[in-house]
Amino acid sequence: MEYKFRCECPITSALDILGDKWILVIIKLMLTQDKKTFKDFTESDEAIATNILSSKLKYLEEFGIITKTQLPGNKKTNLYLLTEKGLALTPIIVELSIWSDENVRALNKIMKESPEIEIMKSDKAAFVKMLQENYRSKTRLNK
Amino acid sequence: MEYKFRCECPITSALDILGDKWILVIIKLMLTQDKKTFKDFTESDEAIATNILSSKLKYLEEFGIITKTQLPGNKKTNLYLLTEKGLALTPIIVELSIWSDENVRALNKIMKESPEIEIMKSDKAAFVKMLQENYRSKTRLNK
DNA sequence: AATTATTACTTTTGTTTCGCAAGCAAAAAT
DNA sequence: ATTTTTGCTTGCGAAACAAAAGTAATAATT
Repeated sequence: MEYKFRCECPITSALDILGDKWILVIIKLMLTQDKKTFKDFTESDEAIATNILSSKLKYLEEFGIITKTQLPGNKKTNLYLLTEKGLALTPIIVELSIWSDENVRALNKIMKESPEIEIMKSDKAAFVKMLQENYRSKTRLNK
Repeated sequence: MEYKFRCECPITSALDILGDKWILVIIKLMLTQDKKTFKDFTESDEAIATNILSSKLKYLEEFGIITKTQLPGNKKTNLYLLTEKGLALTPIIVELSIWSDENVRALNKIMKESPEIEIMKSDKAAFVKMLQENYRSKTRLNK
């Protein structure tokens, strides 16, 4: 498969893939809220339109960021799971959360509290690792 | 000014602001390539359309992520500079660079080398701080 | 002072993407 | 056998994107 990038810059190339709000929202939903089926995503607070969600899930699968499987004995329900490549985005999700807590809270009056923010800030690497291990253990158990 | 957010989630709220490729590309150009004028941005490899660039710069200013000033004795050329709120996005830029080096390089054959990647990975926090201090010192000198 | 070049956009236009709402078909549930 | 659910697709209008050309103020040059 041939991918087209805007230029040679690594950061711009990453943004050619990730620079779409729904892409990172979906990853966040999978990583921190254990969403894994199409219905799970459609029922999230974000209210993603079904045509948008469908196309973004295909796109993420195409880039190897998520996989699409089915439950044994259930042909209908698809399970969308983060790959290691997808889990490698955890640090970005964590940094977005920290930035938001410090810079967006004043603008979004209804933004919910983040009790885990102090733990995140004190040891980002540990928090990232914990999220990733948590996710791995949950998706292994579901196999 | 009243901002409209998609929901209460901090991460989704951050993405309501940042989840646009050009937003982060512009910040990257300012932080790592010292771009600060409209012409600087239009001459970047990314080749951002001028109407898009203009509207994104206004938007970043509106959110307090950048400021727009002029050189003394020069009414024409505007200087766009990152605010502290904008500089607080440095960890996200660094994480994008690391993710890209590990996950995108295989897809973008023309992606250029990142000699600084090993330094980034070995001490992210130090690298972030160095980028930020570098930026601050350069923009103070320009005042 | 007059003229030319540059900069920072705006405008026009066509294309693409978004998102709402409804529809569809296969599979699961009853 | 029938109904419900799930995972989408489709149609359509609105919004955003982007190319290309245009504009006006300012700076530079003559």
